[in-house]
Amino acid sequence: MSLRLFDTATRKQRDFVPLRAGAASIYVCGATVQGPPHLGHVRSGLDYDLARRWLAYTGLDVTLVRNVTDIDDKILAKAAAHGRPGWEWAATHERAFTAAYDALGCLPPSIEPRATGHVSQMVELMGLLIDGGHAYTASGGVYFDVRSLPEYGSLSGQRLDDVEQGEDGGAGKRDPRDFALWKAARPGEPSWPTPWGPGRPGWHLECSAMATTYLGPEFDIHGGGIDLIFPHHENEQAQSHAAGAGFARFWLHNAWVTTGGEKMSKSLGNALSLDALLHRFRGVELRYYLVGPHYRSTIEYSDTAMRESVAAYRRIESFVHRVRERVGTPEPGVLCAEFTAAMDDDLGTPGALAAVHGTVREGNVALDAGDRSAALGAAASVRAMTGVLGLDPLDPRWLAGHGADDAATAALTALVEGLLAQRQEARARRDFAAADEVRDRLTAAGVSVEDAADGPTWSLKTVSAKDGP
RNA sequence: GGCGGAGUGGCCGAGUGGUUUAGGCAAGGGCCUGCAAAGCCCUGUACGCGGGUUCGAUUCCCGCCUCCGCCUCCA
Repeated sequence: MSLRLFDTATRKQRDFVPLRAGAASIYVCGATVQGPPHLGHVRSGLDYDLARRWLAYTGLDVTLVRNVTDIDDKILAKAAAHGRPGWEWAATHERAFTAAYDALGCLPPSIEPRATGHVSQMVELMGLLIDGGHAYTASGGVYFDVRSLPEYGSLSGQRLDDVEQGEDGGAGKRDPRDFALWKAARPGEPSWPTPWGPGRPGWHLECSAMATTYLGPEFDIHGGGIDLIFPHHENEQAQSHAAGAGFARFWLHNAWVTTGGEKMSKSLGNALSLDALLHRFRGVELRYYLVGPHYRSTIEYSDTAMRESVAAYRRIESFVHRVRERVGTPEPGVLCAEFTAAMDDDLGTPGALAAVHGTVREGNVALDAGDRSAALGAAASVRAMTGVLGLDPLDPRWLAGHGADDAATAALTALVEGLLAQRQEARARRDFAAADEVRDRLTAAGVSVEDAADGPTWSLKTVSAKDGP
């Protein structure tokens, strides 16, 4: 039993065998930092974070490269429209993306190379392509000659003759579908010198140069959103293969988050700003929502579904917290076989989550039966499984509101527990009206109380619980 | 025009040629509780339409309808 991944290039699942024993290398197309991140952007980061975590769990030393495209027509245009320098615009939004990935619990990549920092490698790659007869200069730019590479189109399944048209610009292109490796310098825009004239990099060239710089000419996995298959990934592969690099052995593509049946995009004005969502839901709840469906399934965002995810996650979370309070803190234990099998099947997070819920149920049964060791074992397993998914309720990053230890929190905790003690006294003398009044007030204040056999426990209803549509 | 994805029970969302259920949420009934909450148990007889193959198809084949994505920047 081992990991199988769906490879876009071959359109089927294949056994994942790493290029180098004991290690795995992943390159993911990160964002063009032209604006603030939305839920769809973060889904992409999250899906490869999941792949990375699972590969690491199976014992591989994973190198994850996620680039930042910080030089691009749109960045320059938007910066200019706001009267700001392009580099400042890019840096500002790069920070926003970093914060967004972090808020959803994505581990930092091994490295986040910026396009502007890798121009020398791009120039070197262009030199190879020109020398090899795969690229040529025209109108101050450098273009890739798609006709020079018979395999062009193989990744996306396109036949060159059926491709509608290529990108604009570049008088003197040999074929309209030839794409720019390098764009001629324009007044007022940043440029770098090259043997073929000053200018700036084309989008596709950047990724080829950065991927091979950090992962070598051949590496295990290249990922990105499905929209990147053509032309971006097709072009990346073409450049790299033409330059003699083996490049990616697996191509993974994540599906969209849509709203109103349409892909999110700024031009449609339907993008779900991550910042706004984080005011309504905890990061871990958003993460659960995104982990629920398979990474190759489109997610049609709805508040209803989002709230269902919140409820589902709380079921897991409350089980783990109950065990911690009544039995003791569980340390991450073993994964159940169903979970492992699901993850090995092309990162089948829906099945993995089903395994988690099954274990939660078993643990709840054990807890009800007073079987402390079975409950602890189930919680340990749940921690291990949710840990792989980045959803461990006891991970310090998700623990806020569940026993943080600063002085203010300690004082509030003492306050709540004092009120609960009063309520217990009232219950002891069977003054249920007084007891219920205390509970009602706590409930109104956002504190939910549960009576267990060995005494009451309480927890905070955090922001999303009280948030309406 | 070319390439690709999708239509599953009230909702989200997996999956498979057939005795038996994905999982969650919501709903109804029950247990537990002083009452709740949480938890546990039970219930609901779903697979876009029309053909075909088959002993048997939601699951394979053909056709059709609808929706979506890519072919220009895009996670």
